[in-house]
Order: sequence, then structure tokens, then C-alpha cells
Amino acid sequence: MIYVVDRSDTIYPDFPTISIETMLDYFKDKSEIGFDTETTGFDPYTDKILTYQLGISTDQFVVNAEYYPVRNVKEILEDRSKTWIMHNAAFDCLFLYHNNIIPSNIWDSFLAEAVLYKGDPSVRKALSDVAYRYCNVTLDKAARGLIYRDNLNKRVINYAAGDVKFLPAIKRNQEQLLDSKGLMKSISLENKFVKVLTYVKYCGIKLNADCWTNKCNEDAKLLKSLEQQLDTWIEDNNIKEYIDTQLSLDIFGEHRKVKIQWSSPKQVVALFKKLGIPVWTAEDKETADVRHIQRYQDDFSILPIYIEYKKVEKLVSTYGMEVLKNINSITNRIHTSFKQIMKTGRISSGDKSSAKYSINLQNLPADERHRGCFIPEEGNVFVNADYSQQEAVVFANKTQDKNLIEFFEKGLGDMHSYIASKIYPELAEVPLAEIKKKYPELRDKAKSASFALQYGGNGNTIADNLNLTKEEGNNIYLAYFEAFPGVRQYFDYVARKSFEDGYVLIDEVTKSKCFIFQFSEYKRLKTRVNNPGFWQDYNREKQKGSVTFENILKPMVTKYFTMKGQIERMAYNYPIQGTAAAMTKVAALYLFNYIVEHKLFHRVKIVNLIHDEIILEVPEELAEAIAEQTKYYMEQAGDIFCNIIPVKAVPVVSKKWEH
DNA sequence: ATCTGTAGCGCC
DNA sequence: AAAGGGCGCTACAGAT
Repeated sequence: MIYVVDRSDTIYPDFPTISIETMLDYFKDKSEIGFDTETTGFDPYTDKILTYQLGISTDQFVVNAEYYPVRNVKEILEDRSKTWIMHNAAFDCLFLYHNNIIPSNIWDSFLAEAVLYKGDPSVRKALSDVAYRYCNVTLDKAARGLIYRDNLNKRVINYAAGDVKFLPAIKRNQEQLLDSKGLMKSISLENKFVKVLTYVKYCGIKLNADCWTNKCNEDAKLLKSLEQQLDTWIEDNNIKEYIDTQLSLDIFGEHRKVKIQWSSPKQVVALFKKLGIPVWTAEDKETADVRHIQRYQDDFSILPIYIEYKKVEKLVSTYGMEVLKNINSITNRIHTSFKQIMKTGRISSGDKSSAKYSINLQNLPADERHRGCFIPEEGNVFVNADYSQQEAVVFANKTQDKNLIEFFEKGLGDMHSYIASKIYPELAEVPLAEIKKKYPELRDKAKSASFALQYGGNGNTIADNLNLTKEEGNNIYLAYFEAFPGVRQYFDYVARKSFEDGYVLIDEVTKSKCFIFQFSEYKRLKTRVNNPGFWQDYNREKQKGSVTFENILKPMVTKYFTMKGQIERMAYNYPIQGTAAAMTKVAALYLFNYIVEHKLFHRVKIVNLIHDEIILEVPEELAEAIAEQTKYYMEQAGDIFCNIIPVKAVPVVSKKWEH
């Protein structure tokens, strides 16, 4: 039965009207309740709640929020004996926070789907999809646009009620599936963390618009100058195909004589080829990628200009004046959106499709010019807390390699010097402290190699990064595994396990998993390739150069090895990245609970999360205490996931956002 | 005019 | 046989 909760003299012909007290009485002894809100928009600071709904499968209550504002249900929403089932709780929580309500326990049916099908981009997770999947019902999505107070008609009320009616049944189905896949701890963390991440969004971060504008003006000026320098280079060197010889009628000057769009990689590649610059990578692909061409910058005088141009072009396009559009007119702060569950469990930031332009706060250039424009409010300071070498420590714990363990246990100093000393025999007798100064090039090679390896790279990757021959790259690769045999063992183990299971187990604590997309396709290919006689057929057809070989066998084998390689690299890296991500989530959760328990909500703000970094904005007088507390919680969270080598956290109190 | 895919590059 | 993990945004290029 559907009830409308509204003033007693409001008549809804199709539904009984009841008071809020009657509804609260109804839910007194219910422990799992569906909850949803309908609002005028996405911004809690400027939009408002029109209706909110509470319901279970048998009865749903649609509350007119204009008559009964949501504060009427604060007490029940905060009741710790109840669990609130919401689909995408991040949205509803944002409006609840604005009404000073922090819901008790949440089951987020959206996040449950994300945990269940992590790694599979083909699974749709909208409420209508989930309701259809588990309850075989089709929800009336079109009615959403019709919701207005004056239009609380039959269809709208039915729609609003439908949004909560199926939530308990969805939860039961999801629980069963999650339990069978060993994912209950994973969803438990995500259901708690959604409150934290919503808090980050609600708090926002302040950007000094004048400071940012100045930065943009400087960049724009520099970009223009660099374009001019590139044009001049073409003219000075008389590269004829790129110079427009026709006289321009545009005597006032904007006309360019040089015929190339510097922002077009394709055009630049063509030019570079003509100039004799090697644009080919180790894989024989053509690229104008700065990371590739920078190795030739001493030989071609155009390259240093182009490299700087690309740098500044990025600053002007991605980190330009558009960023200011994110500033909220009410709070004067940036409230960007976050997504909670990426493939490894990391969070992401930014949302192009958002109604309000919404920037990525996790990839702002890590320098004073950009991050220095972010400021605390008057009387506040930032607490910047980050884990030191978070992934490296997780890596040592996961691999249990004896040499990596020794490095951390003995506190041997610079990681890359240590790895260099293990890879290069000529460094074996050199004191570690001297390597950085005396053998910087070997240290750099070791650094680059160990990064590449942690991401599943190999000798070729190393060769390409360091501009070495394939053989030299491969030698470093082999030397690394010789020096760190535990890493090889670990890699072999996780790859084998992932091929068996069809998923990558990310951490041993929450047991979160990333399912391998198209795993059945991989197994099908594997079976075919392993069929008796397959390779004889393959080689025979290859010799013939037959149509079967070109159109069927060759693409199939390519696909098989490509997928195999991808799965291996996932298996190597996801547990490292994902365990680190889970650790940071737990740390932020501890901190959030501390904030709530100590009545510091919206006084101690969590303003950004960047993977291994937590940034708080706090009243100056609380800064030192909160900094200590943050360090404590981050390390507590670290201990949950790392039982051999502990991970350390370093908080810094500052007027600036700095790393 | 609008959509989609890709190259390139910012962060961890 | 291919060849570095995770993300999001911008410009270009080619398509409709």
C-alpha cells in the first residue's frame, strides 16, 4: 500500500493521506528500510528536497517535504538499530548532511552491484536495471522529470514509491550473491565509506580565484609566445611545405604564415618525420609523445621549444579558466564529484557529465603555482597527511621478498639506491649513502625499472623508458628478479591464481575482487590454442600464407596472447594498488567517525583524498591534535593490511596544500 | 552541428 | 604474440 504523508486536509484521490507521526510509528520496529529523496537538482546548497520516501515491500510512504521537512525523520535516520537501503546513497546523503542528518547504517544497492561486478563495464547499475535484474519489474523512469510539488499526481507518487518498494528485496538478493562470493566484508567497507566520500564532496575546497586567474594569464601569455617561437623556427629554417607564400589580405595581423596546428599530434608527427626526428617507438608506432621525443632534444633545436609548448598547452587547456566555473555560488568552494569503486577499489574524481562542470581534484599539477591557489578559510589551516611510500611498503608485505623486507626492517634509506645496489654488481661494495651522488644514472635506471616492474612491465618496457637496447633492458629485468626472488615467486603465484579463479583477489582483509572481464572468452581461446595439433595447423597455414591464417588463426593467437598478458599485469598490480586504496579508505573512515563522535562535523573538514593522501581543513587551534589523530588512524589502518612492515604516515600542518 | 574514438598528458 | 597499473580531461580527426 502507498501512503502520502502530508497535511491532513490535502486530498490525494488515489492514496490515503497520513501524518508523519503515523509513519514513524509504522517503522518503529522495522530494521531494514528503503530510503530515497527526490530533489530539484544536484546541489544541496541551492536545490531542495521535494519528497522523500521510506518503504518496505508491502508499504511505501511518500512524504511531501515542503510540509514535513526532512528534519522530521532525523531521529529515525540516525537510529543505530536500523539499516537504510538506498540506491546511490552518495546523492541522498549529500542532502541529508545539509539538513544536519548523518544516517546510521547504510546498505547501498548501487555500491553492492559495483562490488559484485567489479571489473565488468558491461553491467548496468541504475536502479531500474537492478530492480529488473532481481525483481523482474520495470520502473517508470520517465516519471522522474514530472516531480514537482504541484504535480504530486498519481503517476509521480507511484514512481516515487516504486523507488523504495523493491530495495529490501534487492538487498536480500545482493547479500546472497555477495556472501557466496566472499564479498561481505568488501561491501561492508564500501557502505561505510560512502558516508566519508560524500562528506568530502559536501565540505568542498576553497580556491582563490584571483590567484588562479593570475596563473592562467601567465600561462596564456607564455603559450602564445611558444606558438610564435615554433612558427619562427619553421620560417628561420625555411621548411617550405609549412610556409604559406601567398600574401595575406589580413593586414591587421592575426594571419599565420606557418601552416601547422601545433596542438595536433598527427600534424606534428608528419613534420617531425620530415625533419628527421625519430618518431618511432620500440613497437614501431609513430608518436609525438614528449616522453618519447625528449631523448632527442639535444639534437633537434625545435624540440626544447615544442616540449615546453606541450607542457603549457596542457596547463591552459585542462587547468585553465574553466576550473573557476566549479566554484559554488553559495559556499564559494569547489564541491567536485567522486566515484567510489574503480577496478582496484580506488576512488576517482571529476565528472564530465555532471550538470555542473566538475573537475578532477586528483590530478592537479603538484606544484606551488597550482596547489598554492587552494586556501583554507580565515582561521583554518590544512592538515596534509600522506603515507610514505605506501605502495612500496604494500609491495614488500605482499611479496615477502627477503631483500625488500630487509630494506624496510633495517631502514636502509633510499629505496632506489638499494635496488641499484642489488641489480648492479659494481655497486655491491659501494656504501648505499654514496650511490645517489656517485652513480645517479644507475640509480635512475633502477628506479625506472622497479616502477615498470611493479606495473607488470618487462625488459622491453625498461629499454624503451631508458633508451636502451632490448638486450640491455632485458638484462636489467633479469637482474631485478635475481636480486628479488620473492617478487618473481609472488608474481607467478598471483598470476596462476587469477587464471584459475577468473578474478584478481585484491586484499586478504576485505577479500575484495576484480573479476576478469571476458574471462570466458579467454578460456575459450586458451582451449583452442592448446588443442592437440593446433600449432602444427597454425604453422602449416602460416607457411602457406593462407586466408585462414590471415583472417582466423593469426588474429586469434594475437588475441589470446594479448589477453593473457593483460591478465598477468592485472594480477601483478591490482593487489598492490587495491590494498593501498582499501587502506586509505579505512583510514578516512576512522577519521570520519572521530569527527562525528566529537561533534566536529563541518568544523573539521576532509577536503580531498588523493590515493595515499588525506587533506583536512581544520580550525587553527585544533590543527596539531587533528594532525596527530590523523597520523594515528592512518597507521592503524596500515596495520590492518600490512603485518610484516608497517606503513608510516606523515601529517603536515600548513596554510597551504602541499605534498 | 554533434557524436565517437584516439593521442597525449596531468596525478598517484 | 605483445610489450607499464589505475584514473579523467582536452584537443583533434573522422564520422554521421
